[in-house]
Amino acid sequence: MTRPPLLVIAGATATGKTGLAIDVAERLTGEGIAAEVISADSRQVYRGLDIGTAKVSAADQRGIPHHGIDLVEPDQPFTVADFAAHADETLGAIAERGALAILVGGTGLYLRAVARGLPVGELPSDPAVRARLEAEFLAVGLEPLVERLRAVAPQRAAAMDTANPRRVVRALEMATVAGGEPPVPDPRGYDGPVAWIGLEVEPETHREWIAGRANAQFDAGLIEEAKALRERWDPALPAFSAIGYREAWAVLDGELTREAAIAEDIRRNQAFAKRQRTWFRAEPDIDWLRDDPPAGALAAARALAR
RNA sequence: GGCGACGUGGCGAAGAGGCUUAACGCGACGGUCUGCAAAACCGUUACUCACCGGUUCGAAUCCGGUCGUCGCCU
Repeated sequence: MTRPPLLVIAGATATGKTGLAIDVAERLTGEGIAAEVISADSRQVYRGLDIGTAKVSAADQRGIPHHGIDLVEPDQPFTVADFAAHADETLGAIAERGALAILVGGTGLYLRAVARGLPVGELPSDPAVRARLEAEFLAVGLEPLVERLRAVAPQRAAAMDTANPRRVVRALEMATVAGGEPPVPDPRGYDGPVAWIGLEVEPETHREWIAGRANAQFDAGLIEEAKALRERWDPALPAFSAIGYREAWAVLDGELTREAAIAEDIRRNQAFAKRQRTWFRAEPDIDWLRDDPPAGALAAARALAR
């Protein structure tokens, strides 16, 4: 078997996933079962975005090997395909070490891509074509692109959300590169034992946690971190769509008071959590740990390691 | 007690006689998702404009009264 046992920990933002993963890994290690953590978070892959993405500090990692973090500079494009490739490689190495892998994160697509084996890297792609299509969208609008997609890839056009520019551009990119209707490959699945567990928090409590974390991030120097990042990188980079940076810059520019920025940060996180809940709700096989998460997670991990 | 302003959905806020069986923003709720996913996108959310009466073919929009809020004055 080339893939190690995989424990997937899903859940919305600020729900305690990271801490739980490390606790489980530590306990397991204590029982003689090595475990490593792979973060599945689309913003923690960027170096330098530490406070704002609530990235685990080296100290908090407590000696448990961590992956999926600090993979690229903020100006480097990074997509699910890149994440899947990295996870694949990492999983291979973990298997060789005979350890268990814990995949934790709030980026549902990343979780799904690796734990269900979405052949995301096999899809046709060409950055140049994409760039051209994006420019065209900006110049001409969405309609012409949708028309073209309907002509070139009618099935895809009928199945997708044609009101979403990003999706239309990507579909057209695939159709252009593939020279017609590209086949949509089925998920390959995960080549090894997998268990999905999920963390859920009562709405009011969750709100408090989100608010508490936002305040803590600003107290910990989010504004300074954002300032340093902006001095070095283009603020328009996708990496900086991570919640908190825009708000921190607004404080720096005198557009928002620190208090208002925190409120906005909380608001965005709340909305984000909502989307995550929707995504995970549709994900089958998640064992939502409501009573005693640590115990449930540990039990699931032990069962996998057996 | 007098004078003035105001009273539109959970909040903010348009509308100032027919184009409104009431914009928009936020929130809330539901949803989409196979290369930007902390992103992008979609849907639902006031049979009703404080209340009562009147004018008018027609009123959230005009008039009168009542209640309420705020401000100023005594």
